[in-house]
Amino acid sequence: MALPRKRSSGPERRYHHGDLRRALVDAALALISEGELGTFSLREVARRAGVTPAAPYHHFKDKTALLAAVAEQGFAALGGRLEAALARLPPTDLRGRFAALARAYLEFARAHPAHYRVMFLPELKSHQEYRSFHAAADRTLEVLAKQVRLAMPQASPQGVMLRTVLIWSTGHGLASLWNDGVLDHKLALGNDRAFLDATVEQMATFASGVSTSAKPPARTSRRR
Amino acid sequence: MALPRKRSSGPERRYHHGDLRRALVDAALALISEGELGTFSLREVARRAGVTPAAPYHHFKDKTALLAAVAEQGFAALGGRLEAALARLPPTDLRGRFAALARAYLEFARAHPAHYRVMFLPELKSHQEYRSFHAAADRTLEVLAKQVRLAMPQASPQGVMLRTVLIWSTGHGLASLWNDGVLDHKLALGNDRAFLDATVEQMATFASGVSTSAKPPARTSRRR
DNA sequence: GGTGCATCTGAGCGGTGTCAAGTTTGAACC
DNA sequence: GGTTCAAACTTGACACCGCTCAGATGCACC
Repeated sequence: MALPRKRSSGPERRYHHGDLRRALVDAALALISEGELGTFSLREVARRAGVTPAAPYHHFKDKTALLAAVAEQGFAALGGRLEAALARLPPTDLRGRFAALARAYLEFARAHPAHYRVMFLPELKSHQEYRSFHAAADRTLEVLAKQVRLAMPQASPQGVMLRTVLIWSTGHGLASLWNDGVLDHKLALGNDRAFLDATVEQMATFASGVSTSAKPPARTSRRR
Repeated sequence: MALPRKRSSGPERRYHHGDLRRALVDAALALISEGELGTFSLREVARRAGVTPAAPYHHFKDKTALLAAVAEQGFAALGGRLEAALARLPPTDLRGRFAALARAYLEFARAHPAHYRVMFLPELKSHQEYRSFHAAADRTLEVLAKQVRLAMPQASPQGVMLRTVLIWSTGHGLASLWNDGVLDHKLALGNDRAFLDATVEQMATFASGVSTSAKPPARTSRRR
């Protein structure tokens, strides 16, 4: 190399990076958030971190391991959004709380489609490795589970779990279909907002319990 | 190569393959069904079809285009399963019909996880290309939409569409989470069957309409 | 029998994930 | 302060990938 070390200013560009691990995750996050998953490559991440393609392997076993870290961060962020959405609502308003959760969840997924997708990569299946990733996912799901528990006070743990998974499925399915463009030609252009409102409404009704809701069920048919 | 043309028996291995397009789709399907999506490569598909890596490009613009064909076939197959599941049930038993749809859908997704995943690849977003793929997907969704229409006779088209998408989301989300192993450690080992039964039950209740179902809502808590 | 044209091959470009071996570095110990 | 050593990073390479393009091939039609 002509210029052996570009140490123009500050402590950057040492041989030992300092905190390459964090830098890699950050670069990966940035790269993912600006394109789709297809354009994501370990080499490009290394390039952005100003480092050789082989360097990441001292911090991550794998490309997948790096993605697991990114996914973990995603679940942490999502969990934060969900908690924040609940914080503004009285504990008694269960229906409102479910609506807020649904809205926050969908908005997150819509705002960060590629990041959201990474959070559900099938490569992260293995529960042995990626423990902390799975822990983060569980923590996030627990935010929802807690509300479900409140809504079904006399249900068994299995009942709560089942209900929680189903609600989550609805949100996840909706987010996925939406992000994957499957719904694009089913929504009139520009009324994404209306669609979000309507789905949040329905999800809240579903989630807050069949019994608690006294609203007329034919509501959707009268919606414009 | 030592042996220039292995023409041992039958009309196989001509220079002009005959129906390479179909052979490629079949090989891709086989390759996908035996591994995960990560191991899928166009070159391997070509190898299995007994053809040079460049050959597929005369039949498919792209690797994505081949996957679109595979995905289209997946939606066709799924649609067939759904129709078959309905055929055995009287038109009046709406709840039973939704249950049958849910069961057939989930069983298909569970039986062919990789193929199912291909059907929702984000690369297939573009509605311009891959028209016939999107048409197949729409046809399959229509099987569900028809039932929803019957269940909500006085609802507007938007209302029906919204409800349809929500039900579909629940099924798709559940299938995805399940296939991606996110639920693995939430289900006691071996009771997949029970979980399937319970979710099908709940989905049918949700889908068949808030009003039609007279079952006690606390049912899940008494299950075990 | 000759010819046109879709089909397939061969060779190759740039990019990727991953690894083994060597080099640089900070820190811990005497 | 000098030595030692393990961790952090680089170099160089391998095998594979998607994709392109010039040319060989052989079916269908005249």
